[in-house]
Amino acid sequence: MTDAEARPIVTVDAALFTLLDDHLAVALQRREREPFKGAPALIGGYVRPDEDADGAGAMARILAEKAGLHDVFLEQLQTFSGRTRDPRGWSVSIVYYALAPSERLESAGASGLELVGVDRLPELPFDHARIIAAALARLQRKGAYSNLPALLLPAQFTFPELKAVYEKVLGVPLNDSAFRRKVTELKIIEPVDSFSPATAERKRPAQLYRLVRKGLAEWDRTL
Amino acid sequence: MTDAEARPIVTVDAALFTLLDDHLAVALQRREREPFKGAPALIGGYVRPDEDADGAGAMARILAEKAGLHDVFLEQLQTFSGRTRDPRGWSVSIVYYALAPSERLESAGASGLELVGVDRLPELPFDHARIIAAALARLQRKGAYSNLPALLLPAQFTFPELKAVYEKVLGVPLNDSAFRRKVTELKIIEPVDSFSPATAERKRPAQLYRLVRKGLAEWDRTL
DNA sequence: CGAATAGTGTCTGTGAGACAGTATTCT
DNA sequence: AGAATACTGTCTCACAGACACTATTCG
Repeated sequence: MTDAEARPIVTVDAALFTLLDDHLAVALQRREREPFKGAPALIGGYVRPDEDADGAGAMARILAEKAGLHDVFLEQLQTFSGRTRDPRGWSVSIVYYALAPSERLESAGASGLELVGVDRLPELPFDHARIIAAALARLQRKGAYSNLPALLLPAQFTFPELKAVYEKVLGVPLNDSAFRRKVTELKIIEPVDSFSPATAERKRPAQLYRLVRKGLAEWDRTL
Repeated sequence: MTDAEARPIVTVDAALFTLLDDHLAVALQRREREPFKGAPALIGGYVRPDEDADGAGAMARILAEKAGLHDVFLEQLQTFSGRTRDPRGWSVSIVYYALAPSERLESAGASGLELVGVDRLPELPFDHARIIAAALARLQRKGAYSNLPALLLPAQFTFPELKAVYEKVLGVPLNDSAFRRKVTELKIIEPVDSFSPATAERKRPAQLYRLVRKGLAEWDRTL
């Protein structure tokens, strides 16, 4: 056995979520190389020990290189490893989940990102279906007591939009006044000095808000 | 650069917790080899692609080989990776946390396990201090809505013992009757047909219980 | 003006904390 | 008997859900 065979392959993959016309979607990318060349899969790639400081650094580099994305919210999900998950051999994939408003991904459209609704997923290579399922479960669980769902929205949003994205992520309808009460008491958002215009969807203007904290915020109570 | 240098080192490590006379403790083991030979550290070792099916398999093998432990509760915590955490070079450590009643570890005492109270930890090599902190945080968070703390107890235990271990793990005093109510309603435990004898600690006998589910059980409400 | 959505106020029920009080067993 | 711990019952308060109600804007 050569030394190379004694060490597993190490990659990073991203379960990148966004909101595509009111539905939760994952960003997939057609694979440029074998194995599974041409098949849509999670955005991922090899860790480069000479370039990357750590796993999160590798993930950030790959998101930038392969999808033109910078500064998206990124958190480690879990590591998937084993002999059979990759035909190239024993492999380790450190998986991150990422959240971004769809606006951030449109410019990346040229990079060949395909946004696919989470209940319209195609057959996926490797264990990517399992990975997405695990990421969704995490998002759903942690979304109940954090601002994770709000990270799918643009910088400014209305109260009804916030409620809608929580309902999409958690998969349950929420009580309007209770949601308002809790969000207000927890000081998650703050009003900005403007209103959203009325649209076909929205029959009257609504107050615009922004997150008080840019990144992840967690609390004890559930929303 | 050789091929070996292009691939990170891949190891697994265990944050193995137990209850040592009413205090939460971590199992450490003196390192047999460089780096940090002789220093107490987490139980861990290289993944062996030829032997191990996956990361959890590697962790189970190492716990068996190095500490004589079989069938302890094991769950992946998080992966720590990077250029600087190991002097041997860019490394990946898939970290698991494990829970076992101290009885299970006594026989392993011959294997050179040292059980150290979590607030009496020595200086630790690598990023093992950070790892233990992360594992503790996970245990504390997840312990509030799962039977994790109960997995530190022997197969049979009394209600006051169950309450005590939850208090130790969560770090807060719990209301006695509320705890009883919730545990009963959630059907977490069931009585066995015997009583614990009175001891110096326990002035009168108490009903013995066992977990309804052997492994991890989670629920929505908090205890 | 009517329709539709944004936003507020109030009632009620559930469940958690507090704590008094009972039961049991040992010295 | 008295002390200590195991265990139970009850009161109260906070909070979440339900829902009625008001406000605002557009067509």
